[in-house]
Amino acid sequence: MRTLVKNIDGFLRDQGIKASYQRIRILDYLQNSYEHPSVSTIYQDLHPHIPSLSRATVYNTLNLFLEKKLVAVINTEGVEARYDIADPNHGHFQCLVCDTIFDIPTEQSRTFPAALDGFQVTSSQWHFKGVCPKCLEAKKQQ
Amino acid sequence: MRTLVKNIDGFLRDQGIKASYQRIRILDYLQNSYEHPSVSTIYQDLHPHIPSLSRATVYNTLNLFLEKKLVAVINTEGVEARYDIADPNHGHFQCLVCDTIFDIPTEQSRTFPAALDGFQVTSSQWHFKGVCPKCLEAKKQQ
DNA sequence: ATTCTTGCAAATCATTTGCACTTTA
DNA sequence: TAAAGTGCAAATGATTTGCAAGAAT
Repeated sequence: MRTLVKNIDGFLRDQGIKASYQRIRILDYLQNSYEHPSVSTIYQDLHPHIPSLSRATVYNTLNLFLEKKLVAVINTEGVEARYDIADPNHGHFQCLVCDTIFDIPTEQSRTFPAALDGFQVTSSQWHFKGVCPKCLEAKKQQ
Repeated sequence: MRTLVKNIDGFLRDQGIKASYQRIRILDYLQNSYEHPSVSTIYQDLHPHIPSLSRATVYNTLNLFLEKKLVAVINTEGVEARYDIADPNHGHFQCLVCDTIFDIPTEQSRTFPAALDGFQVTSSQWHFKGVCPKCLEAKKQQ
């Protein structure tokens, strides 16, 4: 995706997902978030606006979206899983200082290593770790 | 690495790590394991031979090895972390059926995407998921 | 003797589950 | 109204922590 869906309600229905209020709000949140949020983040941001929302629902919804391939989990350094609107054409850089995850476009559609002959590859992730420019700068100031 | 260290005792000392019996056995285990073991696996395999061994020690030791960059965590589908003798020159394929993790040599030393200019990259991982040849074959038999 | 490591049990934290209640189609 | 989704609280499971006992230099 990353092309914003305007009619989330209809979009979910097309995916064979019942369009509950919570699901619509969570997908909407994911669409407008560039922060690769964790469950806690989603819950904290949405809970004030949807007081009845429970963590379990956020987990349920994300697991459903995962199954339907609307979102992807990013394998991270750290305990909590982070989620991303599904899009195979980018990698991720995780800053070990501020924990921000950046999208990294990987220009050429990369060809898989020859060693993968005979494997059925359903997804691939390129993941980088290190220090982001902002934190590098901050470190220099000290 | 992946070039086996014969003198683990001295090797650990060179890294500034006190060579306790448990640490030696755990590093030895990792060196001779091609299964990208989890903490449970390591514990289960080693405990019969070292009855006093505790899970906490396995965690402690792995965290120490991580700090010293002797091992790397593989970000996986699934709950438990999986460990690997540190070696930046390969990626991983995780079979979603049997949960085996395969080393995938990535021939060319890949150049990083241009989008990473200004970032300090300390590690990169290329991670694939799907179905391994053996499980594909098994599926066909049905 | 001092310092570091171990092992146990308890604590913590992310995620899942069971079940009664509510919403959606 | 039937079927599916939600919310709560309790359960689970991985990992961490505090601390007393043990090992290494």
